[in-house]
Amino acid sequence: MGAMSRAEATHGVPDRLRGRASRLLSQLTTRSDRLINDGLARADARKWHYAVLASLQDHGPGSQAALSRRTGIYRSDMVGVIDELTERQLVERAPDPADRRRNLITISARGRRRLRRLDDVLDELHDELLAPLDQAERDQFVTLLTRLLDHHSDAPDRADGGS
Amino acid sequence: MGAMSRAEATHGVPDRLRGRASRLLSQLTTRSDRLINDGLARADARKWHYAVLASLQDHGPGSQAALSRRTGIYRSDMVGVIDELTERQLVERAPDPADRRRNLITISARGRRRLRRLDDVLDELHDELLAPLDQAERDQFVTLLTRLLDHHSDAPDRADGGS
DNA sequence: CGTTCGCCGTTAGTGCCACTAACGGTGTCG
DNA sequence: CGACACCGTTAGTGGCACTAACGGCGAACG
Repeated sequence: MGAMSRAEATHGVPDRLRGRASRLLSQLTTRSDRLINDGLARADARKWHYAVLASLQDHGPGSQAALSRRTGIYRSDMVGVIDELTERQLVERAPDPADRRRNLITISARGRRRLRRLDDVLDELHDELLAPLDQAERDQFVTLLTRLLDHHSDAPDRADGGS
Repeated sequence: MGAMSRAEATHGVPDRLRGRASRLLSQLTTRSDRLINDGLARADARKWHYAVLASLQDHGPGSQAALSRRTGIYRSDMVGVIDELTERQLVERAPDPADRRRNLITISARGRRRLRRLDDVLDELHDELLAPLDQAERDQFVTLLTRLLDHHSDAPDRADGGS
């Protein structure tokens, strides 16, 4: 009981569905992605641009494969992202003299300015995303997400499930 | 404080990225979706099957458009879902005598059995998904997700931002 | 020294999903 | 009757995660 909450927004979505964390995650992420993508598009950027620029700023230059690992963007997709960033002169792509397999990606001054701008944009967007939560709840939310994500990151181990 | 948690899994992902709720959501949802999809695939089902069956069970028969609204599945995609469910004889699709525009979708006995099975499967999968959280935290998590989703559901109104 | 193995960047393509556009068939309202 | 809205359907778009395969290069080993 008491779980009635506001019975208004309920078009007739069964509780079975409404309470499933996986469904809540999917739907919320769809909306979150749209919010963020639209917001970044208005600034002529995409999520991946931010991820790469942030990684370069915080951890220095790196090969495309390294960036791929740092950001979670797939190797195959990284090519295009670097292309776009290069077009906009936010990064530079140069062959690594020390290892001629690699392209060394470096953030430019312009890229740093852009990153600062995108950080502001994202702050605003997240404020909108998390609007209904107070600060303590936002922290709580991020903590829970982080714990879940850590748990499901790679290494499925052979944790349990003897067999 | 204390938010340090295990500093291990950090390959070198910048804090800027790690702490962004939108990113945590995206990544966690990717993993969650994979978990759920794989699990359901093993039972010859998909998320959409469950959504439709649950909606039919809890709210009775309905037109495809109604199901679309109840489940959040797009009208265009609903066709194929009903096709698949019909193939498996989990639902029946019949023209609505009262309104010849409509197809009335009804769940079959077999569909009800299937739904019960899928509920079990999903229970297990969610247990895996939420493994690192205790019951109170799971509830908290679901509550936060629900509040956020409600806030971002449809009707952006003209809340603020005049123009 | 040469062979094997692995990583690197790149291209092409797959599948899922949310979403748009357009169509003909059908009901409703004025 | 005519305008309009809804219904189911088809086709197609774009983003994203992911796979497969390739040639270029480096490192390790015998």
